[in-house]
Amino acid sequence: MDPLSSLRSQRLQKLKKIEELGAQAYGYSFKRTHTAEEILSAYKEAMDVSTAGRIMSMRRMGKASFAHIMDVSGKIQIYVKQDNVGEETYSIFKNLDLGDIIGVKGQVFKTKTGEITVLVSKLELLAKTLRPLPVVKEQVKDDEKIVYDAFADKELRYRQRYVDLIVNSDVRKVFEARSKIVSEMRRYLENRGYLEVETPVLQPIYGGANARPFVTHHNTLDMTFYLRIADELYLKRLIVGGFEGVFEISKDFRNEGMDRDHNPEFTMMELYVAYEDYEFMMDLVEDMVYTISNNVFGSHKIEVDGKTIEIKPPWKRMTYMGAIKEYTGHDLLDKTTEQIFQVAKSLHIEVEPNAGKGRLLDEIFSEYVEPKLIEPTIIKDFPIEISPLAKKHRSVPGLTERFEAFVLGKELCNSFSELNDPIDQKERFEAQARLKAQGDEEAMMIDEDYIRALEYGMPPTAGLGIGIDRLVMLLTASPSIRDVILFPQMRPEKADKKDEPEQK
RNA sequence: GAGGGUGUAGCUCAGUUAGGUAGAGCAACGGCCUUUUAAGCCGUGGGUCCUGGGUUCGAUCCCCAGCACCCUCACCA
Repeated sequence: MDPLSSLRSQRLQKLKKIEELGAQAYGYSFKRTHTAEEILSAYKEAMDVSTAGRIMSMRRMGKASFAHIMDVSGKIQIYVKQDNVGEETYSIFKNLDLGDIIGVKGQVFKTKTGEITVLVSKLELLAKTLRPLPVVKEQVKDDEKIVYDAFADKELRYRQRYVDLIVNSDVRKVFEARSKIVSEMRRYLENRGYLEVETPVLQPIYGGANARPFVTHHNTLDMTFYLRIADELYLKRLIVGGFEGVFEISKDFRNEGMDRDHNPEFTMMELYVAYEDYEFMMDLVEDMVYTISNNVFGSHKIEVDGKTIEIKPPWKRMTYMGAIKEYTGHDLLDKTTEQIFQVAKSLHIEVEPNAGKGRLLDEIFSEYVEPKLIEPTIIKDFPIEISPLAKKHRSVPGLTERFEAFVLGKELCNSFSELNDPIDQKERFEAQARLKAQGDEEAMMIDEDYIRALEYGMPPTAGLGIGIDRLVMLLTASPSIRDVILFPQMRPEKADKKDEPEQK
C-alpha cells in the first residue's frame, strides 16, 4: 500500500470507529453564535458560544487537548477536556484529524498564557477528512507571522486551489480583494448611471481586438462560432441603439500563449459612453482606479518590490510620439516608413523587412518606452495603423484619439474616441483584411453587420477596456496572473494512480 | 518557440563527495501525559528518489528522450 492510501485508510478506520460510537461523521447543519473573530473581539469571561471550523492544529495531552479551529474569519483555540465533554465525546475527539470540520459549544476563558479559548462542553463532527492536509505551522511574534513548512509547491497550489485556500490564508485575502475590486468598479460605474449589459460569448464573427480566437461548433445550426476576444463591437451596437452608457464585466478568450501576464480566459471590463471622447475617459479611468483602491484598501499607494507607486490623479500624460522621442531621442512624427525602419535598425530592434509603419512604431514603443513607465502614465495619440477602431485624431494626421495607461511597465487599459464614421471604419476593416490575407492571424475580420449598425449613426462615443486580472495584480502586488485567478488554466494532470478511486 | 532551473515520504527539504535501491523536521501510528501552543517525552511505520529507454554486475545518482511546473527571452495585449 502506498503511504498516501495508508494515511487515508487510517482515516477511514477512524471514521468507522466514530460511527461505531454512534456519532455522525458528516453533519447537516450547525448553528453558530459566533465566528472565531467574533469570539476574540466580543470576549467576556464565561461567555457561551457555539462556533465551527476546520481543525488546523492539535496538542493532545491524554485526557485533555488543545486545538485551533479555523473559519472564514480566523482561528480560535478550543480546549477539550474529558471531564467536560464526557468519555464518549472524548473518544470521538481522539479519532479526529487535522483538517476535520467540527462544531463546538462551550464557555470562553483565558488560558494561563492568556489566549482566549473555548472550553468545550459539546462537540460535533461535521465533516471527516480522508486526505491529510499539508501541515503548515505558524508563529506570531511581535505582530510578524512566521510560517514554517509553508505549502509552497506552485503547481499543487494552482491545481488544488482548495488546499491552497485552506492552508495559505493570504491567498483568500487576494481573492476577497478581487471580489471587492470588481464590486467597487461596478458600483462606481452604476453610480454614474451606466447600465450593465450582457453580450454574446459565442460569436459568428469575432472582433474588437487583435487576437486569435477559440473556435467551436454549434450542432443544430451546423456552423462555426468563436469565443469572443472582446465585447467591443456588440457594446457599440448598443450605443447605436440609444443606450448612452453601457458596460460589461465578463470573460474574454484568446487562443494565445500563457505566461505571467496571460491566461487563455480572462476578465475584461469594457465601458462605452455616448457624446464623450478619450479625454473624458482619461479622467474617468484615473478617478476610477483611485476610487477603487481607496475603497478596497484604504490607500492610494501600492508597495511593489520596495517601490511605492502613487496612483492618485492626475497621472502623467504623454503623447505616443512624444514618449518615443523622450526615451529614444528620435522624433518619428511625420517620418516615412523607410525612415522609421532605419531608426528601428539603429535602435537594434529586429524587424521584418516588410513590417508596416504601425508595427515598427509598436516595436520601438514596446522596447524603449513601455518598460520605463513605472508611475501611472497615460500615453495618448496612437498611430492609426495599430488602432483600427479608433477615431482619427482631430488635428494630427496619421494618429488616432487613443490612449493606454501604463503602470509598472505594463498596460493597464486601452481606450479611444470610438470611430463612428462607417465609411472610414469600412476602410479600416479592409486594411485589416489585407493583413489577414498576408498571413496575420490576429488581424480583424470584416464585420458587415457592425458597419451596417454604424450606418444608422452612432453618436460620438468614448470607450474603455480594462483587464480586471491585471488591475487586481497591480492593486494586490501579485507577480503572476495565476495568483489572481482562482483556477488558472493548467496542462492536464497526469493520470495519478494514487488518485484513482479505490476498488472495493 | 529558445535557454536555464526544479521534480526524493502527506508537507518542507537534506543526501547519495566518486553508481551499491535514502535521511531529517513536521504530519501519521503506539505508549505516557487533564491549561498547551511552530516541535511535551519515548518508540514505530511510511519512498516507482517525475516517466521511459540506455550504459553497468548493479542507476535515485551517469547518458539520451519525454512530461509537469518555475524563471528569463521570443511571440502575444
